[in-house]
Amino acid sequence: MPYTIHEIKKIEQKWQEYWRTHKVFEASSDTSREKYYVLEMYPYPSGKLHMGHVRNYTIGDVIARFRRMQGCNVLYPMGFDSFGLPAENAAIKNNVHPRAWTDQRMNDMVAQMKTLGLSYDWTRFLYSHSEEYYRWNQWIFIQMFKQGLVYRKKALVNWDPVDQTVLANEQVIDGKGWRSGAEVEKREIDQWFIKITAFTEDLLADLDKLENWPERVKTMQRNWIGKSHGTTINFDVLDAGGNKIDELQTFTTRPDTVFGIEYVVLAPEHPKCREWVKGRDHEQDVLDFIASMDKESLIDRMGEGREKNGRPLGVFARNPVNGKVVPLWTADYVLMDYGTGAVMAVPAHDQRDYLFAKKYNLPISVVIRPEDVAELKAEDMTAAYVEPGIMVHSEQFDGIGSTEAITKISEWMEEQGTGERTITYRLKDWLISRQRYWGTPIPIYYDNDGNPHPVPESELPVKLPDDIEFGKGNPLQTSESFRYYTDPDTGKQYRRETDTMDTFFDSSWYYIRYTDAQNRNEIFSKDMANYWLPVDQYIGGIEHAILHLLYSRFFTKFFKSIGLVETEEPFFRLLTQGMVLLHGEVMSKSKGNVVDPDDIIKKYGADSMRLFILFAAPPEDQLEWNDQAIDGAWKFLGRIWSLVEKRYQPTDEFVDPSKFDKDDKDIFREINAAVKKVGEDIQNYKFNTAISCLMILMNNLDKYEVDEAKPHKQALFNHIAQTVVLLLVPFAPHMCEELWEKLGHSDCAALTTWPEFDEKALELDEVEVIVQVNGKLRARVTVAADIAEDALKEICLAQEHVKTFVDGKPIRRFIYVPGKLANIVV
RNA sequence: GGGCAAGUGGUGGAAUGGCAUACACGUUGGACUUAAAAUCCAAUGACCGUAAGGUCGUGUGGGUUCGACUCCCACCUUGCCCACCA
Repeated sequence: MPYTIHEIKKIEQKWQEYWRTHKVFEASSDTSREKYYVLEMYPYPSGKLHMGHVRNYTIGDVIARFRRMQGCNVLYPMGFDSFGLPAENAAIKNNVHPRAWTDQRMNDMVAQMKTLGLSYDWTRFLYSHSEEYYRWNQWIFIQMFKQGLVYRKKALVNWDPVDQTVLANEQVIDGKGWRSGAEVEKREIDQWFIKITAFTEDLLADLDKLENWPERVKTMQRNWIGKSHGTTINFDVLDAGGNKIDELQTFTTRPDTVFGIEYVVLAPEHPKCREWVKGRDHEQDVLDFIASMDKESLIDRMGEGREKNGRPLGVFARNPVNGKVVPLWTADYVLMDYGTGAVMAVPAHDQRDYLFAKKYNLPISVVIRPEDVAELKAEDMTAAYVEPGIMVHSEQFDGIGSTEAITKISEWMEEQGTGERTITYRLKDWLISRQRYWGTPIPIYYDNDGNPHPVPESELPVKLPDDIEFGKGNPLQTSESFRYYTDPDTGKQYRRETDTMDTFFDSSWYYIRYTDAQNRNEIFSKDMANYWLPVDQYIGGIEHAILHLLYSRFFTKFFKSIGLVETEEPFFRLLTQGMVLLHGEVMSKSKGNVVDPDDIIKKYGADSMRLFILFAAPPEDQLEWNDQAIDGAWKFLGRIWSLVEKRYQPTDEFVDPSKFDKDDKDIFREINAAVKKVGEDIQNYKFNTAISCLMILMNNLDKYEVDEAKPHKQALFNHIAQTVVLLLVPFAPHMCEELWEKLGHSDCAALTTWPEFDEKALELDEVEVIVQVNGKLRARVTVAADIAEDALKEICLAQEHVKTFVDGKPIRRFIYVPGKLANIVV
């Protein structure tokens, strides 16, 4: 049978069918076995698999197949993150139901996945929009509600005044609604928040325990949490006549600069702005300024280097450390949701304050000088001096270092009662309300006083209704059947919450549902969750490094806190795979540079595509797609195919090392070394070198000659061919099943035990030693592996070529790295 | 601005203190063929040399070391993430 694409297609279908009917990849619930849980981030049903998916899943499949052959009980499931905006947009555009649109795409993608030969346990298939899944979203929400971890708060949304609907950020294009083209407005509405900040310290501290996560992902999470140590300072607020009217707190990480405060500035959204200007001269001016801020999106307003704008409030603050009275301002560069929403401004030592002071002609006073400058003058400065230095004009703190002053001043302020050391985080609570249809309905109803109550758990799921209209405000509000909740006991009707949940909620716990995906009575059984968790190997794109992984970690910690799971962290080991590029650019539909996996499978089959993807680059690196290079993978598989077809002969002989000649020994050592290396490389994600090792072995096996007079050689050949086939199973599973069968086996290669290697067979009698003179290669000698250093030295010095370079000069040193290298220093 | 990652032949990459460029793609030459494809064999960093062989060579400059792609310092370039976070 020749190695043609026609044959390959038949073989791939044959074994996919075999695996399915023999339930080869179904995970066992036998908790006494050693488990291994491999998971890829479940995809959004976008319609078609792209090469990034193929790469992601191929990597996972190699790991799953490897662990299975090592004897582990492997859980390797797949599902879909199937709620979300695109389905709803498509519904509006094409007048189809989001469910129909989504189901169609899911089915198409599952069919594609099956052609890749991925070893998923399809009995655990799940998707977010099934009632059996999202009912547990609602259940979790209610548990959080009971624990006081959800609350309502006003928050700004993008409002399209023509379509009468809330827009997601990505639906706002140049400040206009994506469909109506109308100018988008900001509106404040009540929305649901989850108190992820209740777990901030755990989320931060436990990053240190994640030894098998990439450092950069942990760094990104740390930065996102953004812990900073500083001081909260209390100011009295005075009117123009010097009468105290209120108090204000600011947060700073630079208490060493407090003697340089020249003004205090509030975020425009700060409620005190409106309060304090009421009835004063500047009132209208300030209110207009605040209103202009609302129009601008936060993204437009923020950004380093942007010109800063502000207005004086006409009231003043008294600096508690020196009694100095400074003006209060509001400015666009201050953020309401960080610190206290108010900042003490020190133009001399903060670049933002410096630029602002220059623009509005505010004074600048220096309180820290560089160590090598006797006096730093404000008028000489062209930028703020932000480095550490020596304290000046700071009363009793003059002369000490500014770093030391941070501690000294904050201690002193605490004693005086004028300030307090505080810790501030960048991490904010998670806004989960979406004024959307295609998501999990928030299981809440409101009593006549407007107080929220959770829907009783027995009433779950709160199902998505079908009698909805799109493009007329929040879709769930258009549903007659949904809008009102009827109390099952009293028959009274109440208004339902019509917002749905952020889809990040769905993806924050799906990996636990897989452990017991068909459970209809509870979210999952604790036994199953505790057996399978944590996920041993999680694989996905770096784009999820922050939000998805942080939310998942939060859910796991929440589940632990209510006794549902024992693990503190969901993902033991994380691999972030690199992107697939074509001509140095990310493949995308808009650029028209997409390589369709279906086309590659048609031409080469799944095995060649998988092998190329794994061989072309290490998994974490970017991968440059190359239509030509895939020929190499095809050729390699073809050579193994014909090697087995042409040269495998059943024999009654055994592999007998006592009969080995040098060729036998060499190839036997090589196969043992390959078993060792391929196993190690797979565990270290070095699939490319694992494959190259198999290619080298294959090249040598091709040259290895059997001899009818020495029948043990055929036995050795058979042994090596079998081992190569097994080592290749994770990479090219279909062809290996076929070859395994050709090699006379009736069992399934995918469930065969991974080969073991013989440590003794790796030992060498003779080694080649590199001989250097002054670090430069001059000769190589073959010597006994256990040669003594003195004996080796003599051999080295006797080499003609070495003699020329030593040239009678005295030998200063002789360095011998056993079995590898000798260096003669003259 | 901050953080992280990377920089090696014509190309993807290998080597993480010890033979730089494994393996593969491509290219060139050869075998097979009426021919082509497929397949197989050989060559393939640059320069000098008929050859043996030599010199140079892993972004740039310095350092440590018997020995540096690898470690240290400074810089350049590219990519990614965060970014007016007080």
